[in-house]
Amino acid sequence: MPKSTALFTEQEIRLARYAKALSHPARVYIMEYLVKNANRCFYSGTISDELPIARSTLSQHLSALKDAGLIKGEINSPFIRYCIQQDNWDETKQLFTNLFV
Amino acid sequence: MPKSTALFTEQEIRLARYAKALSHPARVYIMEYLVKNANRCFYSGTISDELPIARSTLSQHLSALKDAGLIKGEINSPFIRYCIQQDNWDETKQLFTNLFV
DNA sequence: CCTTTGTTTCGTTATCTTACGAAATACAAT
DNA sequence: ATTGTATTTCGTAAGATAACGAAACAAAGG
Repeated sequence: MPKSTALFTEQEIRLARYAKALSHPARVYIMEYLVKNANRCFYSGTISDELPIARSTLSQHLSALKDAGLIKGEINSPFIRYCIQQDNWDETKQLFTNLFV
Repeated sequence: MPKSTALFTEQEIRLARYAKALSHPARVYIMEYLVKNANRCFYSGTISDELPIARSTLSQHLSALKDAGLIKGEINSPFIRYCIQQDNWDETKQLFTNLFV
């Protein structure tokens, strides 16, 4: 009985990628923070003071969100201003909304 | 400069857990399948034939969804009938909806 | 009781994740 | 030129994840 070689759809892959980006409380916290604040941007240090993790660990989580495309970082040395990546965030909402029917 | 020892909220932790459960295309596929089919139940073999992964790997993914509380399995030997766990699925929707504002 | 069937568990391997402190970077101000 | 500040990258370690095939299991049917 041959098993289907069909791969997953692009949408399933993208949804899984966004879900993975949100699969740690710190990253959920960050996206919450961005959504709640009208400007939808923040500096790493601002959030670091509120989280029970090392700064280097926070940096890793920021990279994960950036790699997934949910945020982008604009250098404004010595600060880095992180902002929501609205197009991908909108896509995330859309993909989840579709899943939820 | 003392760092806050505040932990994450229960909601952040729960949302992250549900997101993690959805962080693989196969698991997204399974939940899609459940949502699309009115009865919201299925047998492991049905879905196995459509996925490009080994049965044992599918079993692992089913365990992950079960551990996260998104599905439950009712033994109906030699079949196992997997069904959506509606209360937790509703909570998942609610938590994501809150995040999306 | 033996076999078949659908499914899980086991054993294994490779890779990814999370975490931390230390060191590096990059600019501003002294 | 040196110092200070904000942040990242590096190095490392522990643990989780995803994948497979082989073996185990549990009930039904012969």
